[in-house]
Amino acid sequence: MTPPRKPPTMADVARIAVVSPMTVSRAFKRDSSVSDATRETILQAAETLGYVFDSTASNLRSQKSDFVAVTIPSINNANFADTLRGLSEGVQARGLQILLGSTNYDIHEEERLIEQLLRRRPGAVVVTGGQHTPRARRLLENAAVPVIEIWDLPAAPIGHVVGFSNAAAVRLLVDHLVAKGCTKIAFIGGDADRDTRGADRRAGFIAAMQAHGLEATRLIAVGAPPISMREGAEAMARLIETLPDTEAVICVSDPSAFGALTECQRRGIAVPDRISIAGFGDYDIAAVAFPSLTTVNPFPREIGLQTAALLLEVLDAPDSPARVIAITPDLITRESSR
Amino acid sequence: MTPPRKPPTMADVARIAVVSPMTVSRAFKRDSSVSDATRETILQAAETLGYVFDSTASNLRSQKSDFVAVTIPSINNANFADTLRGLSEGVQARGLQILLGSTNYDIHEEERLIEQLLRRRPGAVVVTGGQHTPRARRLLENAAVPVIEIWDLPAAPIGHVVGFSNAAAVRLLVDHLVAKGCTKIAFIGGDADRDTRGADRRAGFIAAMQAHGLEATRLIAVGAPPISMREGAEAMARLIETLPDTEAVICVSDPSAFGALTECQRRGIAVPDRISIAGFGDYDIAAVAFPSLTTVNPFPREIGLQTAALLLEVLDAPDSPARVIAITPDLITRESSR
DNA sequence: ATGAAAGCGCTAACAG
DNA sequence: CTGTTAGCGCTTTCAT
Repeated sequence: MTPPRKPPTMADVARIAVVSPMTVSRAFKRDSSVSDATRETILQAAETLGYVFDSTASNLRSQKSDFVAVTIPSINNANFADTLRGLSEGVQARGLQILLGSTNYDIHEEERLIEQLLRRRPGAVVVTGGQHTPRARRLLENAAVPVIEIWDLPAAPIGHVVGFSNAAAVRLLVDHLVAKGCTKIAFIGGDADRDTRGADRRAGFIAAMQAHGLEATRLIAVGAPPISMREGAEAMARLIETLPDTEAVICVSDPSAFGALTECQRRGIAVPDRISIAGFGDYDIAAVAFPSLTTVNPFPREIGLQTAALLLEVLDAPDSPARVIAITPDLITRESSR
Repeated sequence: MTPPRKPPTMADVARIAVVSPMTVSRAFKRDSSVSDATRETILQAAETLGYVFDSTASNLRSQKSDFVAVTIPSINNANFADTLRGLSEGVQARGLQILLGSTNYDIHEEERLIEQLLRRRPGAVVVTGGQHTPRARRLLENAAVPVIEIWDLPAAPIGHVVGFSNAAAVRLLVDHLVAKGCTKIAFIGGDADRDTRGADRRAGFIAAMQAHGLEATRLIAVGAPPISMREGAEAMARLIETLPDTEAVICVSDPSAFGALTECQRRGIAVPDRISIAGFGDYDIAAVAFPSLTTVNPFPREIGLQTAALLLEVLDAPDSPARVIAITPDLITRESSR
């Protein structure tokens, strides 16, 4: 075994290449003025030594960071994962690195996370959702870096916004089901006080039903968000047993809608003939399930790409005014409703 | 608008609290010797100023990092997400932060990622998989920090290992199906040269079939890993059309198995009566699908927790010998096979 | 195109 | 329990 010697620094590389550390530093940048020959020598020396650039020192000295802090409710969610990938791809060109934190759908956890992330001095912060603890808001406002709230259209944004109205998106589903002749429509979601997007969707359901002059009393809440497939199935079981005349059900997400679908299948209840089912998010499973699921596509990847584009823009122009980029979700009608 | 003044530093806090910066530094540590009164004053001053601790400077000066670099093939995968959550939880107690990178199932992308992550001077590196480019290996070996390879049992580990044999796990499925009387068994996977765990599973399938004296010629490969639900469905369609006498099919993952299942349902092919289907990973969908899916549980969360525990251990004892922690996957038989 | 000096914000090391 | 000094590895700034 080699003894764990100290890793080489720029000074070491400079010594081998017989230049000053400053020249080494320049050689590692793109557009800096170093002769081709010198740069070649330096990069070769670095490779020989096994030198690895130290971003920590670089960031400290230059007082700027190539981190973008990002919070999402859950890493195990295809919608947020798509947003994250879009975001990632969009910022990678600029050499920015994403520092990810998962809030577990809890704004108090989000507060802790934001505090932790800010210690790393990110160049910008992206948070999923528009509802935060007062302290989290204050932290973000004081951070003196661009803030982008996504997946929501907050009434009082902290900074920039790339999102959509969850309530309006659910209205698309209600309108569709009502147009198909359904009046007894139920909503399956989680306990409302945690997942704010879920709560917005439920509120949107109630408002849309009332707009049609229909009663919005068939509300099933099962456990803490995010609702799993299994919980979707449990909710459907409860719905069938307590309100058997229900004609259609809107679920807060596609996974729970799929759970609801399988519960119907186990009980021999025909979908959509006896009951229509709709989900939210246009996850892969919505298209593949048999019957396929009617749902709403909020364009998660697009949110990520737009966020990245906005990010690069505001990092270049720090004093640019706060922007709100609204995404328009799409209704996708499939076999599970008619 | 407040002008974007420079954020306060420890020196500013020290000035307000009328102590030295060193005392402020100590007040922010846990076990350091600062009188309660002084600490109280300092923390109050910090809160008033809106001071945020600068980990970048701290890490640079102390030459140690609270980062753990982690690479996973995909963020949009419930198995890896579970591992990540276990890892996260286990590591959070020590105040360590995960610096995540996604390789997109590509060892060249992994190499780029590892290089980028090492620039941040992580205190340890966790990589998913045991196959790497020569350069990636070198980078990890020279990094002088603990390395843990997970989700695999590499023949020549770089450092520590927390994983399982993908081949042995698939053997459980083959043995099960053979015991049920199946002999014409197919394997659905992706193009083998990218996803090494997928390739291991296919190799395990072939070996297990041969051990039973059966032909392992029914191999369907569809597209680049990870195989989606839709690709699972496409593969099943191909299988049905080209090898209609197939009695059972093992899919490289549960999502693709679910896709295969729905294709059968669309074609009116009874599962498991006419064909048995098995997946891999014990994703939520395997238990909820109707019929539910026979699969293998590799205990992703357990891998994460064990990795975290090992990590904390080796960070305390840097010279501890390389460890290999083998996880034993479980066969889970459900409705989709008989 | 290259170099010298200084310092980013914090803490190790040593004092008291 | 608290303070002083120096310096982590890099880059800003100012020279040449």
